[in-house]
Amino acid sequence: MGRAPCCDKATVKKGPWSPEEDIKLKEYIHKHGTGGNWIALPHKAGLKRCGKSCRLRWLNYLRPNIKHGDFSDDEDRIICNLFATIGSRWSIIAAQLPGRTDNDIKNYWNTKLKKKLMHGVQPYTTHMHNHCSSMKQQQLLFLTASAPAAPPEAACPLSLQHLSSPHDYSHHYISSYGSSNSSTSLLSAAAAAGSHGGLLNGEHQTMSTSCLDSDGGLGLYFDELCATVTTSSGVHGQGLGMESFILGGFQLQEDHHKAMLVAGAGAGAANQLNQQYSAATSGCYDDEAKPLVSVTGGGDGAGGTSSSFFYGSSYSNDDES
DNA sequence: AAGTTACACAACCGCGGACCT
DNA sequence: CAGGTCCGCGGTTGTGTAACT
Repeated sequence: MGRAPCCDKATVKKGPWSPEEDIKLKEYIHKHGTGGNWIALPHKAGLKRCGKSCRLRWLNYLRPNIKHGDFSDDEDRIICNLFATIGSRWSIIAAQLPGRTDNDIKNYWNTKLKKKLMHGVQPYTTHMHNHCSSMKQQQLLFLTASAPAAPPEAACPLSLQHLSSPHDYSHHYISSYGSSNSSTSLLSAAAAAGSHGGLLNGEHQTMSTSCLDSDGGLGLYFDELCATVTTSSGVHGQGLGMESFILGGFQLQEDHHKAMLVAGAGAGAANQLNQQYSAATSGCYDDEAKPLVSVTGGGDGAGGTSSSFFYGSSYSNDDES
């Protein structure tokens, strides 16, 4: 049994909107509103358009207070952070950027931002493939958390190397990468996440193996698709001898679209990071409006003078036999 | 100047979920 | 509870234009 078409495609006009059509639609909505029924609207407004097309035109172009044009650095940053946090949930990201539409942001991401961020992270791809060669790389996010005194070029919080649909993860991999001395605090943080079961109180506490590769990268593997972790905890880093904290929780939702990264912050930068990133993740809530993530970020544990990296990446091993 | 390519943006399509009957 | 309808979302395609050869 097929789905009934939303409109008669034979009589409906497609393609770019003319100024006359825009005026008709605008005037109708100003006078009558949408009436809660987009399907009936074009007929009432005298438009030979599909209701969905009208809705799209209104929401993305004609609606008041729509912002067009270049995105600011702040907007870039928010998009980067939210993409790292929730993936391609454009409507949620758009909700954090007044005047921007999901379509706008999606286009901006696909055409500009992604390319922009892809530059400069090539080495890490190699790094990842070296010790995870058997896994199919599904999504690789590079997140750069800038410490307060970090130089401007470190301020962009996210670089992205390889993105594809975040579906069908069967492994989630969280690793940390540090520049200069910050790496140790992040490694410690990640180690703490792996070694403290108390951090996770979800249905499945499935953090399994933590591993160190040859050049000191550390990864934590999640062998379960549906880990649900909603708490935020402070965990004192152990095992690597650093004063580090895990701030925030993460969630791998049932639909496993999300792999949230738990960030480690050096003791000296924890508060700043909390402030910096809480805004970036504020749009991420579960069905009961509980925050899914409170903090992501990484900082320089030794004084906040250098930038540091961490990245969360998700892999699928569905090509493994 | 004409043809080709690359890019940016607008619009379309199909699916999932909410809601209604 | 099942089926139908509509809305909203995200992925994809189409179109116009600038840049390049």
